[in-house]
Amino acid sequence: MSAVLWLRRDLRLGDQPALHAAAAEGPVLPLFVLDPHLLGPSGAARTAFLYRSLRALDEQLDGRLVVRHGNPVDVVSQVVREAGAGSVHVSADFGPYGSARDLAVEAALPVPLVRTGSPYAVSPGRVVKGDGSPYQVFTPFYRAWAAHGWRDPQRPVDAEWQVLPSDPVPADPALPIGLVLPEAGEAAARRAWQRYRRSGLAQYPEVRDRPDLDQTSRMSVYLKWGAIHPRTMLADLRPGDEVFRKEIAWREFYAAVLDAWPASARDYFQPRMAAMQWARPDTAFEAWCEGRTGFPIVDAGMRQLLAEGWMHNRVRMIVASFLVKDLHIEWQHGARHFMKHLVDADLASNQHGWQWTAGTGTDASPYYRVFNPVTQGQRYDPDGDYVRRWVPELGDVPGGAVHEPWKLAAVPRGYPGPIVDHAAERLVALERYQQLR
DNA sequence: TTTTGAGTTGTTCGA
DNA sequence: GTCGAACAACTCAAA
Repeated sequence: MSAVLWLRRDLRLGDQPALHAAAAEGPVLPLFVLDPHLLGPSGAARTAFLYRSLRALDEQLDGRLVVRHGNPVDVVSQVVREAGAGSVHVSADFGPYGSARDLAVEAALPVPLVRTGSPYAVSPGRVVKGDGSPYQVFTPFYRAWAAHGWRDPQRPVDAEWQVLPSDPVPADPALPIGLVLPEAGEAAARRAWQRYRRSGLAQYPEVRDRPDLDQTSRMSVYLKWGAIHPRTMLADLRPGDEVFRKEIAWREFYAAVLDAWPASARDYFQPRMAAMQWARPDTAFEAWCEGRTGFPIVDAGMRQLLAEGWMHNRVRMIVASFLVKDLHIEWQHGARHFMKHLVDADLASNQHGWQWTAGTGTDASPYYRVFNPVTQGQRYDPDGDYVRRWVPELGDVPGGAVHEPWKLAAVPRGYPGPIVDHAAERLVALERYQQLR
């Protein structure tokens, strides 16, 4: 009897335990459901990258990927009937929406829904403290996670494929002019990883915080849609690659935290923080979104986000700190903007990264840690190359002077003055945070 | 239950 | 210019 392989955020054929499980039952029908609930809040770059990933997968399958539009509760059952399948195989989804959706699909299906594997080396819920409760602090989680271990990458499976009519993958939405997305698909992901392993990984600890050098792996977009599995990458790491391995572990930590506390996708992990005095997201929020705050490193990051669907991680922290601690706007507004525009947007990493910066999450940054956008720019973009790349109004300002345009003899035309006084707003933030203690 | 050790990513101030 | 202290005690994890 045939089996449906319902793919979601695991768009690959290699190292894919759910495919092994499906292929063991007979011919496999590979299915992807375009769920309006997921596509609705997605920006053009994210949506286009998903479509391209689907086209790449379809090509790998010689045109046999079945794409359908609609609510998975209806669509998956419908496809099971059409295919005469005896089971539906998935890689488990641990997100708040995905896990609820899977329960609903499971309840509606006339056949079993079989979960094999997940997008993580160690699935959420597997690494817990001695008393069975989930970790809230990264370092002990990391030790337990590393000790727990994970299976080796799986060999490719020689599946027999079943064919069914498919909707076409929709055309890409219109992208901002000049936006170039990374190449999508499993083969591109593996090439990117091999290239990075050979030529970038060894330098990762030294250069990872330098947005001007732009030497990070950029594997997040591939991990997001499962074009490569973290286990595949972990298997290639050597003992010296500890810093990089920790970053993969952060992704797993936050997935486990979100799984244990699903409400933390929206609510303050530390509830008392909700009582803080926050500003309404009005014109200052718009200036932040569009990269018009007058703080060069912040504006460069926000413009990179819109132009590229990606932002360097160091700069994500700087712009997040600025929104929460200089503009006093709740992290959820920033998190939503990131989720819309980041091609690599992952709910768990995104929301908890924001909560960390806001000082409201698990293992959060201390409240008195307020990033100074000038100091951060000078330290991590010392020659100003990153700022000039994204803020053309400052293109003629030489070197690190670009981080303080208000100090220049001739203030660059067309570039706004700072919308707030950082030193003053820092004190306001410290005061408000302190009131909640 | 109590105790002890430890905790991603900073900044500012003053000696 | 450099360096250590203060920020402020708190919560978590594990023995």
